[in-house]
Amino acid sequence: MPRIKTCVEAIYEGVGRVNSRIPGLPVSEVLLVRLLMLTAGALLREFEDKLKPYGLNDSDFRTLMMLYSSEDGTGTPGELCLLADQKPTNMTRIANALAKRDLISRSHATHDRRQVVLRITPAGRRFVAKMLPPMFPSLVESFACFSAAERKTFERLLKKLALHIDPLVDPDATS
Amino acid sequence: MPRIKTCVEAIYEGVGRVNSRIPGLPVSEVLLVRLLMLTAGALLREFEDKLKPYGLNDSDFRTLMMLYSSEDGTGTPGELCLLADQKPTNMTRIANALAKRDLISRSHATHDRRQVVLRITPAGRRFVAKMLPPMFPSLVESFACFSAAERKTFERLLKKLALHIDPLVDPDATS
DNA sequence: GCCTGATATTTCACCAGCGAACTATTAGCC
DNA sequence: GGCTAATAGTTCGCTGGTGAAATATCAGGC
Repeated sequence: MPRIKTCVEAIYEGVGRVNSRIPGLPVSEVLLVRLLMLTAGALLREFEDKLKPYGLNDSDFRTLMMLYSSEDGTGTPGELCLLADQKPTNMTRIANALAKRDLISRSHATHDRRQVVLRITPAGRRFVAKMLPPMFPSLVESFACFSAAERKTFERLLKKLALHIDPLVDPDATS
Repeated sequence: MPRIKTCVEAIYEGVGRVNSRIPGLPVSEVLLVRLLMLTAGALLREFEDKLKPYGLNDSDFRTLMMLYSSEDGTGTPGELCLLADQKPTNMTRIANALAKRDLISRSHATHDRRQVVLRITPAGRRFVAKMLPPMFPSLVESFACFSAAERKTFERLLKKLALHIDPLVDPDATS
């Protein structure tokens, strides 16, 4: 009994009926935004199921990966908030969780003692190197329905959309 | 200082560096899934900002809209869970919240007394008719970067992806 | 009619994430 | 040097969402 298919059908039918009652509904946009959120939510759940055995959620994982992939393996909470799309409050919790498992270390910056420097530990690097490869197959499978061309197109459109809504979300932005 | 742009760049750079350390990384898939989640998250935040003045979050809103757009304005919690992609636990909370504001009513089904029937009230219909149109412009603006053709393509690919991952998310599904 | 198992919903205890307020430090200005 | 404003992190209290257990009802075999 497929969950997502039911939702997709409900979205299309619902939008159709709403449109007949409230003219002016931007049908195309509603469909896009609902499909986008539904799909992203499903992929997130699937991914976090895979992460669960390692005791991580997606935010923790993203933060760890940002440190793993940074030039020198370090970053301040503020930087990581920008890179991993997090709020400072949550970054504190994430850093606590990762530090408690010795995947990262905490220290103070010398030039600005307000800043905290998070650094991925050797154990953290080993952890990433070990847990990452097993996640590849299901990720590949998720997008197996796309041809190479479709993948490229989808990526291009997603990127375009992401950059377009950027200033809309944060109104006082000066690109 | 754009948030999303920074994230997009971080994703591309991060994936590049991770790939040079852990060969075999499915680069294309990682980019797609990260862009998808990032974009959906941004759109969700933007949308919930618009909903906040009405005292709703997206889950409440989706549930209310499913009742609004249903044939007879009714539905059971179980049905709504399927249609609105929610867990039963949360649907109880949503129904409580909507019922407290008299946007929906609760009653028992006669043929199966286990079931609860939720029904959108006249006040609920008026509420939807009033709060929906003001949300159209920003939704249209969000997708204004797409041509009609791009919109169609994006919708087609999203739908294809959503239906493809459906059985993957829920393994014991029998389409 | 009664027992067994399945189904619909709710309750409970918990986790993740958020805004607002707080602390510590820095930078600018006189 | 000392006052003010800005910045980096953290703490706190709250909301939204979840899994597991509890409750109530139904369906089937006997």
